Amino acid sequence: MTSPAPFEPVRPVRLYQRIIEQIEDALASRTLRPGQRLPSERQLVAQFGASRSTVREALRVLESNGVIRSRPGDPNGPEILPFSSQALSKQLTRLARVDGVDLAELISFRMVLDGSANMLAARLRTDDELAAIEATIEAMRQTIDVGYQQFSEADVAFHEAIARVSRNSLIQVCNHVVRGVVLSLISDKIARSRNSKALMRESLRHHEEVLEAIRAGDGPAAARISRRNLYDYYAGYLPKADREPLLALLDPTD
Amino acid sequence: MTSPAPFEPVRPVRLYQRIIEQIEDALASRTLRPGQRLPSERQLVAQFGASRSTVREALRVLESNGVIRSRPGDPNGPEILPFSSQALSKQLTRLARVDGVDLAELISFRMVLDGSANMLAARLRTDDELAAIEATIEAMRQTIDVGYQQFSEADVAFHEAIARVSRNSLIQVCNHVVRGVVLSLISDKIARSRNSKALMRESLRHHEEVLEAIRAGDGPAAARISRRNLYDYYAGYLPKADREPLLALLDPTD
DNA sequence: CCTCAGGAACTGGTCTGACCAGTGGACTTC
DNA sequence: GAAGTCCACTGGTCAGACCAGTTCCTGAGG
Repeated sequence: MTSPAPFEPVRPVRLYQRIIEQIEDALASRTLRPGQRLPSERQLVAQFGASRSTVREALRVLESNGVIRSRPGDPNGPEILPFSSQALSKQLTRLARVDGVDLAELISFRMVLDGSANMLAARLRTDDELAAIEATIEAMRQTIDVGYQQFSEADVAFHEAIARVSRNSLIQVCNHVVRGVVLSLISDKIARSRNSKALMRESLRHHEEVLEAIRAGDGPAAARISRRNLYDYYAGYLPKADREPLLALLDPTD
Repeated sequence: MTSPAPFEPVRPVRLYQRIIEQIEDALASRTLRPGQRLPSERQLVAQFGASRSTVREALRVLESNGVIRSRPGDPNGPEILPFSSQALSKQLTRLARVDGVDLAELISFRMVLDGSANMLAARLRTDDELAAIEATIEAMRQTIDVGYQQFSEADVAFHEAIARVSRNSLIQVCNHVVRGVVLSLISDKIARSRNSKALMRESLRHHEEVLEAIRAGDGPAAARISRRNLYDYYAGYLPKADREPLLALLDPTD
């Protein structure tokens, strides 16, 4: 039962890795906080006792991870950034684009996240929050004659309002990220067809159904309806064989 | 309603960014594939017309993102890696550890993910897969007298089996990552108390309940039970005020 | 007093060239 | 054919230089 050879390969510790670790540790222990500045590269060279190349390699990694941002000419040094979903988004996008997580999984994931967000929203909402959500629906209704771009923006605002009410920023971030990835994957197919008013009207109706469930405080209904809507909206982009796992997220009492 | 200024700040394009883009594009277009090798750094210098420092900074970023791996002395050059969830996991961990997503949100997220995974598993499982899940439960039963460490390993195996059956690697990855983060956050409080056999037995009973629902193919029940179990398991670590949003994921018909 | 041009004194981005400790393969030697 | 040596090459690190750009101080001119 115990693992036969729990040995890990001993990889050589590289200097720039050590520098990254030290900076990340300082962040985790709140010694460094977002908004603060790191010393300039040349100062870091002195502090770490490494060459500038090495320090720079560490900084580039941190920058690509969204931890800091360097700007040329800024005498204050690299800025420590607050978390943004950008880095997370980048990884998820890469996962989808380069490594072939298929569209069905992404949509399935969205159905899970969005459904849960709506259930939480239905059960946790205050009257003020309900009003805020209704306002975004009204915005959708008004932009339906303006154009797809504007309609889509109002759509995003709706989902963001829901996510806020659901009191869970993780669901919010993941849902937002996955939504972006899905859209980028089907953007070529979506471009022309989505401009039709009929489809926008259908989308609006879907959103109104969810709103109704949220207004009624009926969590399971909100989850069920939103999942069904997502399925209706996206299933057309999937080959039939890929739809089965999605169907498992729909229907019966849940 | 239209966005007032949809302009993005023009950031200077850095050379190493261009190199990263070129390599990532080659990956996305399948010109480069996992398992293949990149030219050596000095060859890349010639191909890109940039200095070695610049090329190296690009390679370090790619390496930190889990795209490639460089080994000193390897005459074949950097290796292009298949996707691993490591990079994604890193970002989620950072989100949680450094940027103060609180424990309640993490647990809530786990309830959502685990519940959904169990629902999918209940509905999609084959008989073989059911047998595999039953085997991990049997392993838990046998390790309960051995020690917490072994029991915990069997526990992980159970959840991994479920995730596999759910046919969704995204849920799998996220759930696994979040589980790790949660455990690391409460590890100080968990250390002593969890060693008790009574608690392990309770955990085993919880898992058996979920298994029963999966065996019966009852998706909603599997989701409901697993969420309830997670709540029972973790709520004790939360202040009472933080439990309310979690309760919204439980109870009635859902 | 305020304004504004000029100029240090920095910043990060890039380049060159060098050295080192390893690796792997070819080449010699037995 | 096997064993040992050697060399070309790898990535990791270093030192030093230059450039374009920012910030800020300073001093001249209003």
